[in-house]
Amino acid sequence: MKIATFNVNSIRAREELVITWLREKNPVDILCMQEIKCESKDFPNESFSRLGYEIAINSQKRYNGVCICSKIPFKRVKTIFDDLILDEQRRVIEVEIDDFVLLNVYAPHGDSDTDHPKYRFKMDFYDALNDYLFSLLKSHKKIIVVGDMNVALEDKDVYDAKEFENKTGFLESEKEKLRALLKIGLHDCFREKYPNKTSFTWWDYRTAGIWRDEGMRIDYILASDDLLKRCKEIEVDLWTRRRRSPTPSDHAPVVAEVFSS
DNA sequence: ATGGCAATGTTTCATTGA
Repeated sequence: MKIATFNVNSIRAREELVITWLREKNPVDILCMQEIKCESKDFPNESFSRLGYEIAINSQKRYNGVCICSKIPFKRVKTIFDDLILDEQRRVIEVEIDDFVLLNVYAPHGDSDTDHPKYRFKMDFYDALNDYLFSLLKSHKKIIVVGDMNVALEDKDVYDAKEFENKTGFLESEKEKLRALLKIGLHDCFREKYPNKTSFTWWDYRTAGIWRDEGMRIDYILASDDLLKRCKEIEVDLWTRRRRSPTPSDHAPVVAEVFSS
């Protein structure tokens, strides 16, 4: 069973590319997308259902929005978390599939200025997510959390650690928040599998960083102990990102091969 | 210290992204 996380930066702008990717390159079983940037009524349902996917969406107009498309039926879908911070914007969706719980997350972008409300919101969002996952792990042992976490953890997760000093997504306080998730029982599957590998998931449009591989690793597949053991392979798929037309997202999908129950 | 590109809708500019 293949699980993918992909910040598509608008599903309407990326529909053709994503569908072509699924049809011709990587027919993943579960596709978790972030920044779909449209209300559910504007989501291209047909294109995905035609390929055999069930669709679960938590989204809003213009910004944010997450969605899970799965060939394996949902046993449960959750879009409301009864948490002021987690529910403030449409950034989280949870489903139950097979024998595990899957969360798809679009963490806030934040700001390098620690006085900026966006910096505070990112910190608060991570704290709320941590609290939520901590309690979830008490009742459910098998959890996968995927998404655009908007934080690179180590120097090898950015193309130039010096350049990223004090930059959004590479602040020590941000790394601490993501590391906190790894302390409550989740694992960074890519890093556990490949302790020394550098593999980016995002490249700046503005500098055309993709062509020099100047990027960051900010998209993750996190798994609890049981699921980490079932993770057979994990990699960044550059197929969508290295074409010029149609315009690709600034992110590339991360794809994990996980053994089913 | 800043821009650069891309998408959205409040649309021919402001906002967001990382």
